[in-house]
Amino acid sequence: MESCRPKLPLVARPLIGALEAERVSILFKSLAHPTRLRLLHALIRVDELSVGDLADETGMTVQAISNQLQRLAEISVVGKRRDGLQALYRVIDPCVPVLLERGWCHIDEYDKSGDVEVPGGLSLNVG
Amino acid sequence: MESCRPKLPLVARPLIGALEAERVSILFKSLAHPTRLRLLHALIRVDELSVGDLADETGMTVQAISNQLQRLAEISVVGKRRDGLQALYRVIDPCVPVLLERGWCHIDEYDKSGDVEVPGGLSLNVG
DNA sequence: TGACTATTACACCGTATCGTGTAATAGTCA
DNA sequence: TGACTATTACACGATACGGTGTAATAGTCA
Repeated sequence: MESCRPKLPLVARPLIGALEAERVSILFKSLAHPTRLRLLHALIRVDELSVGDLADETGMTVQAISNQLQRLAEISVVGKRRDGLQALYRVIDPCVPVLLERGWCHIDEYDKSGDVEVPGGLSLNVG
Repeated sequence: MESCRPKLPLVARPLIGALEAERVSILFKSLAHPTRLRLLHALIRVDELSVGDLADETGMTVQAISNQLQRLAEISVVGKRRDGLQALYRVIDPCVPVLLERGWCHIDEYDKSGDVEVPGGLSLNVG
């Protein structure tokens, strides 16, 4: 799983077309949800985990986890193999760890900004 | 606008918490839409553009552009300044160009996969 | 000031998404 | 085979998002 490398710098590329943007956005959508981010980080940390393991780690139901893993598998972000009773998942897209690392460092940088609005309207003080 | 740098590798970090994941997902949400990706790439290419310019470049209405820019400004991905009649926007988050570059190279790698399903159910042949 | 342009605010409707609950399937072990 | 566990399939209700249309605001120029 070698890391992905950009071909041309962004400024040297013509404006991204609607179809390319569509495809890139599909990848970012997979990272645009807290549950999926936690699943992906768990899989990056431990390399391979079952649905049940992931449900335990995140404190969510196995159905919810299975749903999200299915989404991630559809776009080849994660891969699946069976081992007896369990279905074991792992991250197979080499871009994803890089993107998660970069996205995470974004909030490391901006932690000083204080708090963040979450959908419920609750103000979460981070730090 | 110096690039953001990760502190610890992902595997060395404890599992990302719900609140951190919430904050990271907010950033990825901003990248998880074709229109916003095109706006951001246009701004990265030319550094600073007005709402009207962006509407022309993308072929969308100024209201739609304004809405998206507002979203991006709320989370400090883009910044705004006025110059006479026009409102000029630019990318101020240093992580965003890096993320876009990495996300884009993902589809460069997987272009051979052929076509992509878009919400309308239309099959788009890319390449 | 008044006509005009560029941008924004806001409500609306169609659509997608998330987590849950129930039911079904795949596999193990006795 | 039959009891049991782990996972998946599917429909449902609540919620969030995107683009549009209309109205309002900020700024320019005569």
